[in-house]
Amino acid sequence: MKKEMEKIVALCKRRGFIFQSSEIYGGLQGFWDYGPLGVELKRNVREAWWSDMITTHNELVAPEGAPKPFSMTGVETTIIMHPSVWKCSGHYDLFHDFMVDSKESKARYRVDHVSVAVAYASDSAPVACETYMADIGEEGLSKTKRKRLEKALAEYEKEQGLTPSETPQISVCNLMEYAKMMSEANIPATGKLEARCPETGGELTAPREFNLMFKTIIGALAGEEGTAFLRPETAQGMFVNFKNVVDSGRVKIPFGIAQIGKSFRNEITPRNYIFRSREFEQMEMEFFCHPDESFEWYKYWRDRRYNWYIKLGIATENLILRDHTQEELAHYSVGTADLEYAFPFMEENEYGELEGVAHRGDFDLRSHMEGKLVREGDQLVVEKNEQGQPKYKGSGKDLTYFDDQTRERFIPHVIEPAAGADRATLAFLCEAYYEDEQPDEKGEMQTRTVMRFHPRLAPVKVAVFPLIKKAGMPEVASSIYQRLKSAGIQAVYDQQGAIGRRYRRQDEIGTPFCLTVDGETEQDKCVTLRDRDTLEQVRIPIDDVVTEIQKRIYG
RNA sequence: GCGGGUGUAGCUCAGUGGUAGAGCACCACGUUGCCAACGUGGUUGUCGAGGGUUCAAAUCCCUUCACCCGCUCCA
Repeated sequence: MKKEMEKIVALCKRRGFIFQSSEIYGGLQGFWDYGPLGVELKRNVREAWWSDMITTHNELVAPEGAPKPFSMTGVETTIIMHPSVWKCSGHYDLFHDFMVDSKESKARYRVDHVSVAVAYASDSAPVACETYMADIGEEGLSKTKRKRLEKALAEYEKEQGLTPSETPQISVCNLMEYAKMMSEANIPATGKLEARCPETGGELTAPREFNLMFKTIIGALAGEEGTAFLRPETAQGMFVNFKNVVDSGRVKIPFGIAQIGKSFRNEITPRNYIFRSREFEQMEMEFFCHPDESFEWYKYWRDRRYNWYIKLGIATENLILRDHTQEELAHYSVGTADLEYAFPFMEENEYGELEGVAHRGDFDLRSHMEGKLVREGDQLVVEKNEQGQPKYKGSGKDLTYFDDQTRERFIPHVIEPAAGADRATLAFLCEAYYEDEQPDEKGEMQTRTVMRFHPRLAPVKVAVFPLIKKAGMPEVASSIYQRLKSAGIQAVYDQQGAIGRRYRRQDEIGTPFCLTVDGETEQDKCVTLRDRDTLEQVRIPIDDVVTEIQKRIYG
């Protein structure tokens, strides 16, 4: 890991931001706890998001840049939902990955990433196969591999006394389809028909399943019927409650439903500190609008979400808004942009995803009406099973929306800004970390570690110190501390050690303001307010302390 | 899951079979009194966990867990 990231991780542990889960038992991979300061920081991140989305939103006027006024509302839905939700959403099928390992090189491949070219003889029996990486495309089948196939064909046809076909019959499928095809045709995949490692030609393991959704069981008796999943995203909670919210909430399209909550994914390799963990928190919002206006809203939310991070202190050079290419787009999406941050653990010019803003069309509501959808050309149609029935049946409920002004009935389109609360918290931690040089009392330059959190996000807003531990200063300081606490401001009191040391302690946890009671306080009823970033000191009356701090935090 | 590295005090680390250490941190007292490490004294460890070899293990062996790097995967 990069040096700077190591320092951030060490500071987070030392000062009580983030701990490994179950650490006394050796820890648990992919799970993290927030400590006394971390919990405050993350609460502030959530609060900034919820406040922006819901609390301070005024549905009577269009915010700057918005096409028109709109309503915003929240929900909190369960982590375990009806299994059909995940079947119709596509997660059930999509989150089962089959993988093979190369026994020699130890490389692992997703079965659908490996292409298999199968040569068929003129009696249409499969004779030999060669593998190559699917992403290389047609050229992946090198001249050597093609020659080998042709040679195997010629030998077979000669042995069987067949007339060789003019052009050798070679068809391509992926490793999964190949394994399935061979087992259905009851042909042992051995010898020349054995699919081998596309890169080394070594032996491969059989396809093995990796399930990315956490399974659990409902009810005390274990059984297939009771199998349920921990949600891999919070979004489905909003979709399945769309009708409830419309019917009860007096909201009219366009409007959004927001939710903050835990999600779970059984990541194969959780890594990069809390960036990819198995239990994580999402801040998601589903915005329902008329199809004709959807692209305008998509652009609006993309820009608005970008600005949210900037306003909370992320530097513009560390945050990028990247539109997905056509190939990257998920099956449901007609447009997606990622908000990505230059995390210190990434390479130069590489970014890690903080949030995806996706135009999901009518995919979600339609899936929950009709059943799991699949792309067919440029259409989404209900996926069918062998009997021609829907593979996974939808709810059958009418999730269309009736606009009583225009007398139009339609399935709303959805714009989804989906942010990771832990990732945002990590980005704010990384962005805040800073080392500068400040003179000590002898005038020598010393390295100062300072977390330059936006005051709204800082876990502690203000620290109160008596300059010295006597002459009545602790009493005055503790009464100021009490005032701040009573006003609901996150504050700490510290009388331990030299004043400079106390300032540095607060710098390291990112406290934006320090108040110091000194010898003159008794006469002038004022204290010194010291700013974390500029180190400027101003004297303010004790009676103004609460309002001054509030003004500096919330502007 | 695979390969390589790492794991000793709150932190950074020393300690290659023989009484667990240093610096910083932390606590107390004193001193100073608006930008950290001045004096005196003090606290701190199942040496990641479990098992084995040995008279004796932080040290050698086995198993296991976690972290880091690479592959793989991914929001």
